[in-house]
Amino acid sequence: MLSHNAIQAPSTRIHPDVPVTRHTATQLVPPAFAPSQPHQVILYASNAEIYGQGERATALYQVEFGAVRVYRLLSDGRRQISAFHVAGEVFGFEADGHHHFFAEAICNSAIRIFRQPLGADIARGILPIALKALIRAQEHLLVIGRQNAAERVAAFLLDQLERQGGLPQVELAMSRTDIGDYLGLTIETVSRVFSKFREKGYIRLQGVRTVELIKPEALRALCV
Amino acid sequence: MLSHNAIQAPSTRIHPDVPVTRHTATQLVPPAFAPSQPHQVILYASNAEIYGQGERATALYQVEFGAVRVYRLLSDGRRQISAFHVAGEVFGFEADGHHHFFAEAICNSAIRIFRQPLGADIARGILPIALKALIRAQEHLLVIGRQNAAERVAAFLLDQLERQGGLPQVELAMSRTDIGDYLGLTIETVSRVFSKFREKGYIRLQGVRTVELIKPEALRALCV
DNA sequence: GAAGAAATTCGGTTATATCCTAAGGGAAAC
DNA sequence: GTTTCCCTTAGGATATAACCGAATTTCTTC
Repeated sequence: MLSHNAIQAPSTRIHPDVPVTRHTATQLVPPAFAPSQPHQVILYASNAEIYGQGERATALYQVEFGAVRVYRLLSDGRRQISAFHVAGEVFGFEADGHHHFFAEAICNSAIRIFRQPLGADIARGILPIALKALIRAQEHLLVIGRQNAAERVAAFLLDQLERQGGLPQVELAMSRTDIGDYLGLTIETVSRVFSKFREKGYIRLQGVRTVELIKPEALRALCV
Repeated sequence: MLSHNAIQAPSTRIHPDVPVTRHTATQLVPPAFAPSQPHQVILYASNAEIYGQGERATALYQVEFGAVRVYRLLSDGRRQISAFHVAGEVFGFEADGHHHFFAEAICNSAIRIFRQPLGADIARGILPIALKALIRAQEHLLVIGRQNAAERVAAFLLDQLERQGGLPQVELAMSRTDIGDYLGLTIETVSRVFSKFREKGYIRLQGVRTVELIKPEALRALCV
């Protein structure tokens, strides 16, 4: 009964059991470039579900463009986003053939889906990606387990900066609610920290979704 | 400046650069059962460091007996334990050849060390283990990101119960400080929740490290 | 461009967990 | 058996972020 931004349920879910119609999306690209490795790119509308907790996990996913949130829910609607994924990143790993999380498109997104079973050579290629995801998750544990609100938001902004190649102009694909649910904070707290950083001259806000990091070193000093 | 249980540094570290002498341990078992796959079992004393953040990662580790904590530190000493490992479990995965975390023996422990490079077949065997670790970490994010103190401790106790095969008598290898740093709480809060669970009849404490889960279903109802 | 809806920001109050201090208990050392 | 030290428990004050309500801004839709 602590933290919130309560959310009823995966909202845009339509047909949980039928992958083909599970999304409000249209096919974009011919399904396969090689017969032996059938994979297709599917468009997902904003907030469309890509997969849901409990479903059988039969594929891997790669973001072509757009952004994805992977999250888990408590029964009362509390949500924890464990990761965001942007263009190029692979997600959807599962250990036992079932999804333990939900995945949704944050904005209109194209997702490439790999359905072939994992041979040894493919496993070798996937392992480093999975290990990187593991390290990211464990580092995120430090952020939400031991850092205060300002430190968490600073870490988040720096992470976004890094992912967008270092240009100080950072485009946020996600809402304040998403950021809060990623950082284990409420939207009010996230908003307050943004305002505080603005007042201190660390960032400049051009619209709600565009953040210019003026003093990244100040943010970096915060969360070391 | 929020949460604590501050710890200066990996305390028992002796020779950071010399793996063989890095621990206060003695060799236990002949180094290899197969010449092509040299691996050895090393004894670590309680609180001895197994590896440290920044060191080159050249091996995988498996707990023979005892228990291990894997953690990360902030510069002011705040610590987040990302995982505990008990007999049979494998840890020490790294993505880029360097350790991003510290690993220490919680109690006197024996660790089997695998040094051979990862071939495709081995990668395939390791992948499911890494994926399981990834899911654990992401599920733990939900616990410390969105659950309150009582829910966190309940989740921890149930996790320990499951790991020890379901016998209601749970032996805790770790101190209250370790539990706090795993759950993102202070030791006072952990202790208070233990007391509250005892008063409610959920658990019985036989000594500090032995917890009998009398009503696991009550704990389960707490953290769903 | 106007109206409506949604998302974000702001202000004030409250609750939870930290912080600080101190007492109690067990294990190890003498 | 006694002492010492460390871990744990306990109590009370404080602070941080949640909670609640509302104003403002932004985005959609017409």
